[in-house]
Amino acid sequence: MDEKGRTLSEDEMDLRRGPWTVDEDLALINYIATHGEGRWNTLALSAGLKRTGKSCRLRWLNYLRPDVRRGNITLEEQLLILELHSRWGNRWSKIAQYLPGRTDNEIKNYWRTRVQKHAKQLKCDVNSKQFKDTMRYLWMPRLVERIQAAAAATTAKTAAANTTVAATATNNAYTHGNNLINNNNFEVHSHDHKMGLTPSDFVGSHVTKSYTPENSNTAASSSDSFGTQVSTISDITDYYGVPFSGNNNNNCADYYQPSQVGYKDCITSPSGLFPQELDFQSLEPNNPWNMQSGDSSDNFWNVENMLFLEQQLMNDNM
DNA sequence: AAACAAGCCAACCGCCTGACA
DNA sequence: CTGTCAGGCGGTTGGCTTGTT
Repeated sequence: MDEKGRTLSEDEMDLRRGPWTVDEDLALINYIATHGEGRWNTLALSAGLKRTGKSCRLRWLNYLRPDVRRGNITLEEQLLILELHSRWGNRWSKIAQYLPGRTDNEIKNYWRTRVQKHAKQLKCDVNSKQFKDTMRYLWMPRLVERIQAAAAATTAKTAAANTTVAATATNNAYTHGNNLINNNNFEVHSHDHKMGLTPSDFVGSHVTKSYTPENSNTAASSSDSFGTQVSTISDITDYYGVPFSGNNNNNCADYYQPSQVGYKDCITSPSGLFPQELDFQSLEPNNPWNMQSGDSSDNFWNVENMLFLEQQLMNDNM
């Protein structure tokens, strides 16, 4: 009996909570590789996991799925998040559809930890017109500038030394967003079809290459389904392709620890440009609006694609 | 070196919706 | 029509990591 007098089933009493262990992850991965996703409560039982179906679903979608991209949010992704959020607000899952491999949870965390922080530092509400204007007329143009600069640098570099296979794959997958249709790995709402732009337009395909820090921003070609490509995994490193250090308290959080490059480094604010009474430089001693150290080497979309997206979104509103 | 604060993110919670009996 | 269930969503929190004093 619980405190409310309900009779708990044995399963309810045994349910585990908190961080997932390696063994649990392996059980979930292997079960889904064999039987596929869906029917999460049944799946949890059948896989021998003492977790709720919800918990299994969340773990799979946000962490274990082979196409989950981890690591830094790129400048292009930041720009896209700002743009889409300005349109749709906190529709995280909808926004996530346009960021291949990113989860709604990750985008939500990015928004809350980075964007809202800046709103706070500017002493305005994140939903205020003032802050939205800051984003649209200051932050986003700066991001575009940075993206252009990075793209130019990349082009020069590429011309000098032939691109690697990975770079080629990335370009093929992402730089022709409006033309590229491969296996659709996303649910697409009718609303999205209306504007002639679907999430799959920006997605190479199922990304099945194991995640490593080195390939974190490259898409890999893949087979059609998870089930056909994964045999039973007994070692988590087989799945992630990186050593598992196992020295973490929660025993699962460091399959891969993304580098902690601060996103604050990717945001800039030239003093004197903002028309309102906002003194960016005085707000932050270390001037986190300075983008100089931002890492933008991994361009998922070039500027033309971004402008295309902008155009499509404008059409959507007409 | 220790204590504290802030940043960050995985995981949980409650609510909502749609499918189905 | 109603109840149940599964799945999805956005908000919130707990705890680990990192930075600062």
